[in-house]
Amino acid sequence: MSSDDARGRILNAAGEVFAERGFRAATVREICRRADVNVASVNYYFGDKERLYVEAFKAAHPAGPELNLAPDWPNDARPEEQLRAFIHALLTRLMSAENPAWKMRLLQREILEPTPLCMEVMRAFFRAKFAQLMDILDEILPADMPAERRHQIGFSVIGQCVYFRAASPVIRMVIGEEEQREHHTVDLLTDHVCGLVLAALGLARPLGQPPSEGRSMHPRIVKSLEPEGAEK
Amino acid sequence: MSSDDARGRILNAAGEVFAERGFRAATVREICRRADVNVASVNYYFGDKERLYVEAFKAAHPAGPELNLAPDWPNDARPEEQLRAFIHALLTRLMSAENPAWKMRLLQREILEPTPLCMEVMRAFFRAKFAQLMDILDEILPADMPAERRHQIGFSVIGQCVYFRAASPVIRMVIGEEEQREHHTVDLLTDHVCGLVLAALGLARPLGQPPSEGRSMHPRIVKSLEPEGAEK
DNA sequence: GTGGATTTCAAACACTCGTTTGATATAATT
DNA sequence: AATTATATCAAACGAGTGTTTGAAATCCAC
Repeated sequence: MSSDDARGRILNAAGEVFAERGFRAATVREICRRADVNVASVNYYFGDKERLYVEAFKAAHPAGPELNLAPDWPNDARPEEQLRAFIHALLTRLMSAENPAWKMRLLQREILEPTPLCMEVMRAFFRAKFAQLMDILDEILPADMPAERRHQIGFSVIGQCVYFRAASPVIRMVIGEEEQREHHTVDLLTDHVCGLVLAALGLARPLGQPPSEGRSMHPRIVKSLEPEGAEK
Repeated sequence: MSSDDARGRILNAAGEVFAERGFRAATVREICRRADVNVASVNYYFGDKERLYVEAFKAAHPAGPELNLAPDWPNDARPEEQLRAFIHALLTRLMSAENPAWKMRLLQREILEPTPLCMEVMRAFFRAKFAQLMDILDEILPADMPAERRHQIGFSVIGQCVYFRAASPVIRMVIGEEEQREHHTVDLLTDHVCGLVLAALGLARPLGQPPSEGRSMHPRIVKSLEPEGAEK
């Protein structure tokens, strides 16, 4: 059918415009202009603007099998390497690589103010992603750690990655364009987030300690690890 | 002047509506309805919608002296406690305490898609906040750590806090309302973020290790700390 | 009170929005 | 080829937008 072509073009243009401007500020007319179709086509194919939004979102973020972040590393890899691969894959997707940038922006908008219509899609999408991360963390964290603590650690991993992307303009304002361009690449941020988390879990050397030092813990910790109550 | 009353009411209502709906989706009419003034008042006091937005933003987030996050703890406190106080204050503000919730939401919108008009205000606001955090971290981190690494750690602290707030709806979808209400309070999240960061810096015990254990580092670290190359 | 500046208001303006319409073009089926 | 279903189009509709207007209402010094 030749219609599928127009329908697909609308879906794609809608994703772009919705991501750029948000649902309300996006106009059907601009979407149709970018898709190179008549204004009435949106209502012909999707009924109204709302249903177009839902379809565009579902098309951009299918909750199906293709959401695997990084299924290409072997399952028998060490958990630390799996975690690193997960973070790297997440940052890669966030920083807009092969996937068009607008898909992540669309997701960001739904995170900030969820549309009731997309809640099921979002839930499926995130639960799957989060479960992937928790599978990795479960192999690292002690078995007796309560679930809510584990979840918090998982969100801390995701939160750092998302922030470096979502708050990118603000970060640039603080540290300058040059430092951001030079030191906030996917690879360097992977090193940073992964190193911080693994160090927090005791699986890597604490941050800021050169490998040459014999001791692997901060000197001050001997004080803070005293039985208790020894303030000074 | 009796006008200051109306002007102030408009400024306040504008902040609320802009935060809820975003600049474009917010309507002057709704702002005036909430402020209980005539529609023309916006143009009378501020000229147009754009200038109203800038003024409302500046009024909500003054870059002046009052942005101190937590100036109430003594400067001679241990850096770890200062860091904890900073995180606690940030989370408190984020989670909408005394400050109306819409102020943080307005800030979130500017983070996600900065308005050119507010860039100077934003820059001043965030640079001051970030400098505060860096002052604390500088006392903890080794002096020879390069600036960009220090900045990354700072953003990791802020990023986690912001994510727990900004992604709150999504987090709720993943772990359920009950766990979020119970375990994502300001105090518990402060414990978590602070504990994770301090552990990563070697200033606290690694996560998931009960204080009863004699050793303070994960057993596996003895392997990963071997000179090098010993994969297995 | 009187006059002049300031503030409020209902009404209207020009414009854009999402959506509808009815005619026309294209494709598929018989 | 004739007929039916499908797809496209320009034009218009009504509702909602930001903004303007000009006349009332209110204030305040004199």
